[in-house]
Amino acid sequence: MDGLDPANGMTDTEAAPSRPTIKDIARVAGVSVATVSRALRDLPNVAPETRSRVAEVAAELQYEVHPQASRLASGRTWTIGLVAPQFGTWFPSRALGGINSVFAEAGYDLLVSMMATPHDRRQFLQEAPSFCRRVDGVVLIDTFVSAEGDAADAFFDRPVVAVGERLAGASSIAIDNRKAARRAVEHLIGLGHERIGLVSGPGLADPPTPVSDQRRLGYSDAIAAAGLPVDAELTADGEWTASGGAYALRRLLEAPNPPTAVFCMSDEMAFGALRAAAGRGLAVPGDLSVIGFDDHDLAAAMGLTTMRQAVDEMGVRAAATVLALIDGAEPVSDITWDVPLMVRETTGPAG
Amino acid sequence: MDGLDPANGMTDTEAAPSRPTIKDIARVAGVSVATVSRALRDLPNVAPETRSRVAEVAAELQYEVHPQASRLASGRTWTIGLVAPQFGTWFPSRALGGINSVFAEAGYDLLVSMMATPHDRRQFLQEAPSFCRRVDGVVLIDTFVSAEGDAADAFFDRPVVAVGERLAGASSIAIDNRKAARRAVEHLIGLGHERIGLVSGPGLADPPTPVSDQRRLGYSDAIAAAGLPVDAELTADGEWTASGGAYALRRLLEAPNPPTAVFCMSDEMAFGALRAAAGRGLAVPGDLSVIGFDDHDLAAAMGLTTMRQAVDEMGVRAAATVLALIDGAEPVSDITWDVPLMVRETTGPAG
DNA sequence: TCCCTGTCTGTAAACGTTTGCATCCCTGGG
DNA sequence: CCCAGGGATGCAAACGTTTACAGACAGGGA
Repeated sequence: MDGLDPANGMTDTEAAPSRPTIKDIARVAGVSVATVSRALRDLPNVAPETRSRVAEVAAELQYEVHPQASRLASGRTWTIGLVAPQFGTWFPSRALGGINSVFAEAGYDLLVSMMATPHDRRQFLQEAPSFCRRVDGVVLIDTFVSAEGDAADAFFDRPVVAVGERLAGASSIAIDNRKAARRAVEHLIGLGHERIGLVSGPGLADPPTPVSDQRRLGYSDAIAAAGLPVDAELTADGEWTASGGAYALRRLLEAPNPPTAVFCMSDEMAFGALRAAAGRGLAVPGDLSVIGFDDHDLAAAMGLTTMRQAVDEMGVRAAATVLALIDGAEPVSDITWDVPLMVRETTGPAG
Repeated sequence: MDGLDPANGMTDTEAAPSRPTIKDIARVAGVSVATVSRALRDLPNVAPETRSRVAEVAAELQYEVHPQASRLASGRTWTIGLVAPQFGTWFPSRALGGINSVFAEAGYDLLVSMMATPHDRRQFLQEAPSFCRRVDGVVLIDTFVSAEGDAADAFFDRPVVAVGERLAGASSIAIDNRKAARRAVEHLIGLGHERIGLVSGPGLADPPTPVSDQRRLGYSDAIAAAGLPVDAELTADGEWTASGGAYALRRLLEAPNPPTAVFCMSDEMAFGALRAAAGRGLAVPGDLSVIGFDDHDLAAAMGLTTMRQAVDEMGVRAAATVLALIDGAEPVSDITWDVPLMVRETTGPAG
């Protein structure tokens, strides 16, 4: 029943039943390997009947192309490299979904690599040339590789697209953090709040977080434009986590004249803040309005008002862009994604 | 300054400045390619001075091995395939971290593949032979490939390790869902609760969810062992999400004789339940105790009592196991991971 | 009839490694 | 002094494709 046996019967050495190659197909179908290769890849200049015979034989022998051989000969790896600090957090793991769907559809494999610490980042960049040999293109998520002082194309010998960050030497898909933060705060101002707190991510960090800086600026923009007083007591830093948010909000509430509303730089921080507020006996939004940033998976279920960062869409766009670049398209200018305000139940009029 | 030029000077065709190969190193170092190959890979039978000279030349020419060529010749891909339904959810994205760290350390690439829908799963399994040719081993997360009726090794031609699920034909790293669920409910019983609700994941689904079934059984075990009455009104299904949990809890609270405590099959469901309880004006744990399952990243910050599933550790173990299998180790029997109870603030004595 | 064009096919040379086998040389024991 | 043994090296054949080039053949226009 094994379609290979009659063909191999010619050789008297009883070889192990290895997987069929195009050579086997060529022999059985009575054509040359070149024709088989062309037929299987739907290249032109193959007679229709030859093409179908080859296809038949290939199916019969259960032929599968040998990826390594094909890649060596053609120089294409059919693989995209995806790099992120880690995938346990919301942004990258969510982006992964959109990115993967596009590449899977296009027949590309997805090679992931993580660089959690600054040390990892340096090491990764050191090995970037080696990494590049394994991929046809690169997608960078929140990597801040430019922190090492060079443009992205100094490290990568391949088309590069960054998502979530602006990167010199690469096309990027990102949001305008400053503008979006400003809109968030304006929402609170529009509700009549005058003492608005900022629950901020870390300001100075390695990797550097321009994201945090930009959102801080957006906050200030809104406060200044509304003519509200600037008050250092209205800002508190914390880690980019729920407990970081809880910690920061508690600090804010200790002030003699605490805020009636807070803008949290991420939904995770907002969740922590919400809990800290409940712990202090504050009603939300009665005593305190809270707005987040991201539209985390849990945000809707928690009723959290937030700025929506459509990360899966951005991932899809990034993937499509890198594919286009591989196919020789001109690098596109940076793309700015829209960040709609999602009004839910944690913000209300100033009491 | 380019170390290649003097060597290439022999040929009069001015070739494009392509990357150096071991041939170039061999020429410059004055040895054969075989020796270069052996020296660079630290194989035995290379004279120390030869080895160091080769290393020097390689560094000077900035040589990088060509992965495709190496893989073709050696038959090893140095790549591990990682398959999960998706990476946007807590379990797989979290596992990815642990898995990646092990493989990165061992010099393996990580190829990820998603199969979100039952249709995807069938398609993936159809292409499994092709997938296998690209990897040396496979890690499966929550894939339930055995839903297609065959053991895992019927699909995969490579060492396979499953994490989070038991799988015929594969080593697996998983928890005892039934026992862990029972312990969760026993915790509530120990606090004096007698009407204990179950916020359950979907019972019948494609992919099938033995996880849900097992946790349901664990719930029943505990109820029965304590001699508490079984009451169909104390169970409600929902999606594996926060809103699913909120929905299920609301259903439970509508009963004439509502529970004083609930076991939620996942932390995400528990978060939703917590919010639904707050919406009904119930104090937690005063009026209602809530216990979850997973120890989600947000659980600690939310003060949620839960059963801890150490998914990153399980990932690490799975990765190590697949590496061992590749190196020829005997398949290990299924490993059961411990699930400690994390008592926090959402459970308390029955009122 | 002849030539030209275009389609189909085959030959063989890459692609850049790894590795089995042969060779050479050197050392030490008999 | 001879020979066995082993370490160091080189030669060349894989590995399984892709692809440049050349040849064969058919059809159509002059």
